[in-house]
Amino acid sequence: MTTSTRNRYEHKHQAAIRAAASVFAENGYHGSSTRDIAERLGIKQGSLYYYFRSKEDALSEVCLYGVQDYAERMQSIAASDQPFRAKLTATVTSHLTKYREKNEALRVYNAERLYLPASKREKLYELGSGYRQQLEKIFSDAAESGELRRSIDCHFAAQAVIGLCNAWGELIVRDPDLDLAEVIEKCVDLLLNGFSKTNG
Amino acid sequence: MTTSTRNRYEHKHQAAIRAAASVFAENGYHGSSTRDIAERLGIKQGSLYYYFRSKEDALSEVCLYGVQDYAERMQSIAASDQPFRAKLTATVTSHLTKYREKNEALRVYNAERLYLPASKREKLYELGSGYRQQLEKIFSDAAESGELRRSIDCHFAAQAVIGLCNAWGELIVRDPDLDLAEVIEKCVDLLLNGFSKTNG
DNA sequence: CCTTTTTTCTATAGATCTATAGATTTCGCT
DNA sequence: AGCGAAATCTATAGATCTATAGAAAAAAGG
Repeated sequence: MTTSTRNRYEHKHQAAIRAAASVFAENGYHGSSTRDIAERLGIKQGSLYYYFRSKEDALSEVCLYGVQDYAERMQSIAASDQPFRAKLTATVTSHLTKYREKNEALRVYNAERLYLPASKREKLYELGSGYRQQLEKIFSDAAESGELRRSIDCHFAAQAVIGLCNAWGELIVRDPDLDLAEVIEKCVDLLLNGFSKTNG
Repeated sequence: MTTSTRNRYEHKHQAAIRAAASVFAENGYHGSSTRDIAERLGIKQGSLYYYFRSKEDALSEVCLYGVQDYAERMQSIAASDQPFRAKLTATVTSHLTKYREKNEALRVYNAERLYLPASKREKLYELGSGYRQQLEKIFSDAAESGELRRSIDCHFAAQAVIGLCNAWGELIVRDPDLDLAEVIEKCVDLLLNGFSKTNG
């Protein structure tokens, strides 16, 4: 197998993953057929199996693709030398921007990964868990350096950030008129100061 | 048709809705078969159609059942004469307690309602929208009475509360060891004060 | 241009799913 | 007990879906 052959294969393989992501995001994993995916890719149903061993494998690859650069992005934010507020803003911005860019794979990861058997979820769990731990570390570092109160529950905080971003991400996808920058600012403000009067 | 006959029918109809909710919550709408639902109810697949006109109608009824008392509960919280903080706490408590009680129908409403055709979603939209508006009013009243800053975006706030509760609700379902009261307290604290140092 | 490899297509086996029709059982009531 | 109504069952039509096998087309490479 020549290099150009492998490149060509990988290129279309990626296109197949994106097609699957798009279809899964629209109809859910169980609501999508391999025919739907193949059609979006412009090939016939049977030919799809040249790129995926099974429909389940397609889901697995979509989820992996969705969570991967997401986790990498968090890695670089966590490693960066910025004050807490900037890191938090970067996290929210990264998360919501991905949704605005219609990162369908990330949505699929969030909504459909539980339909995978445990064995195919291991790697996903690792990545997602890594993401959360990086976020927790951002919080614990900030608590230690005095930027946040010490009593903070970093696990709760990280899950809350992720949950809030996912929720607003979905709203952003459904309403293209929403002003992304505004939502980001409000999310960060909520996470820092809450709604109460004594702040901001 | 006698009264007891109708009662009996309605009773089992409700049981059918709960069975469907349970199955849909576990496998998703498209991942569930009418056979699965019937089995959980202890009848044969074909007999299920004595209680539902179609699988889609079953989903519709599950969603309605899920969001209904939820919306009613919010109605009574919004109408009550309590300070803002108490109303917020009641809202979060109501929401998360429903999840802890394994209100599968509410989870199905959240996750699967978009698979219904628009016509069957109207009533659901009305109820969900009513819920949100009540919540928005709680915020705008509090802003007016000075309990919150005036600049607050009530729509953002309401969506954030709902999103946060849904996210933590799912985590609560998946981890039965989580301390409900603790999560409620932390959610309310986040919504009021954020994570920043200057508060609490 | 001809051979080999890669890619796609067609056709289909085998499973499963929804919804319906008609038979059968169970129940309510007198 | 026995009649009418309600509830459930069996069986099946008709559609669809996944995955595979083998033929055909397209591309690569000398």
